[in-house]
Amino acid sequence: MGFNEKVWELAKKIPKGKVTTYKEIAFALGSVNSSRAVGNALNKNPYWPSVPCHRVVKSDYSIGGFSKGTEEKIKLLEKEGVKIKNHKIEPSKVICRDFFRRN
DNA sequence: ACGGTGACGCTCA
DNA sequence: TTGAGCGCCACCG
Repeated sequence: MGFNEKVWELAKKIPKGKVTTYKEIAFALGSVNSSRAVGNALNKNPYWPSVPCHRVVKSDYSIGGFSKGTEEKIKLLEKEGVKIKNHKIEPSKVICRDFFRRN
């Protein structure tokens, strides 16, 4: 199982209404500085929508990218109950690396 | 093997 | 506080 597949596995575990960051996923995989590679993996995610990659945002709480466009990503998140103001998500909705360790 | 690419993150001005 | 600059890392030709 390669790095990309591990990323997709973790992303699958993010509950509806919650989000995480590229950085937290990198931490959970034990490769602290690979947040950029995590973004790459999600960009190429072939399992949409089974892998909810729209629930992954940047560590500064801004939206980050999305293959179908940032606006679409925002729509999906708000539809799931994550409020966004000034293109920033609510920090309280972010689950951290420990969540993945225990799951 | 090697260099280019990108849905990132941190630092410093 | 905001943005440019630079480092990072897996993947692919």
